[in-house]
Amino acid sequence: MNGVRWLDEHEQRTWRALQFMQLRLAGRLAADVAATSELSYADYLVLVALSDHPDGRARLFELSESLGWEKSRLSHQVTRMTGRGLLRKERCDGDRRGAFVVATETGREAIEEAAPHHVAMVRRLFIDPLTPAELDAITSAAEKVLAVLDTEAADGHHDGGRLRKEHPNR
Amino acid sequence: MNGVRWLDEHEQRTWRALQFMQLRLAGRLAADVAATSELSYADYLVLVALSDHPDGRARLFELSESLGWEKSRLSHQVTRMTGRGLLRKERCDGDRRGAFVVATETGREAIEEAAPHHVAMVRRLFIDPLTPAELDAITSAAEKVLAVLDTEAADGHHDGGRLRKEHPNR
DNA sequence: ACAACATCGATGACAGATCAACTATTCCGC
DNA sequence: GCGGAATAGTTGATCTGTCATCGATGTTGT
Repeated sequence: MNGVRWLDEHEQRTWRALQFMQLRLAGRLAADVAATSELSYADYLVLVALSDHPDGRARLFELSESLGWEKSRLSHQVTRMTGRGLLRKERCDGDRRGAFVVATETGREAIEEAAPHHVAMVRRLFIDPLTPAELDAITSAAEKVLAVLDTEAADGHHDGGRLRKEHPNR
Repeated sequence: MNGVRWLDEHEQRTWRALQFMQLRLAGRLAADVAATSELSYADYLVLVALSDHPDGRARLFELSESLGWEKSRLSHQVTRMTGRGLLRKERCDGDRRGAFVVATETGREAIEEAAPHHVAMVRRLFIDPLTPAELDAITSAAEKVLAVLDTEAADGHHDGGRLRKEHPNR
């Protein structure tokens, strides 16, 4: 037997449409944030994640979880944003390894200025064109996929016992 | 009036779940391709796009369209891949500006080795966990969003006549 | 035929992301 | 409490993506 179940045309169409939507939508939103504020999209996301936290303070590792970013990426990003006066680090009593991140006044102003336009954009490009049923389907689908990814991570991902290269492909 | 229609909880959940799914799914697939082949995910995508073309040859601008990448990105990527022996450029009679890209034997072997595993992964993480209704909803939703993005691009994007900064935020 | 303009692709400079250490601290078992 | 493991965060090297620009060719209008 061949063993590979390729995607049929219908499945391909779904997969590709999703990939393309994501690519173009993120690109558009990023360009838009950059064009209408002094923030990059990454800056924007960090500030939003921060403002979701009560007190507007958060540990770096918390942010990295809520953003889904690697700690190193976040660390570099925060360093840059601190340099540009958008964020401030505060030392963390009770865990001397750690640090809190807080938005500066400048940072808060920037996010408050950028957010309305961005939200309007998300609405116009994503929420409004879709039916409630489509939105619900997306929610449940996305949550299912995330659940699969999580259980895999827990198990230690069995890839079916297939080839495993340690290959440093650089 | 305030004028900003923020996302309600339900809408936020949808939007965030989608963003997170995309982030984690792409991350997982990329890591997987890198781990089981000598290809990066970008390499993989280029080779797939190429093999979708009859003859396995394509102009750079065609590839850049089917991938949704900027021409510059593709150019750099192709240069790197050429350097690693995965691709070859062929000169283009009939338009002396242009060039064709072809996969080398090495490139073809790499993609043929990587594809089955990748497809299995897409199935396991995305297609299989979802119901046909969910998949259909995603297809139609994605295509609607893409349609909006396209008509906007055609019109010249009216952002509602809002502030427009030329701000080079670097 | 020719000027004006558009398209193809490459390039170099730079911003951002990833990866692999590394330091400092905390947690845990005994 | 002590030693080893885990966790928080940083850092520097390297790779990738983006932006502006350029040279070369093609296309169009007159």
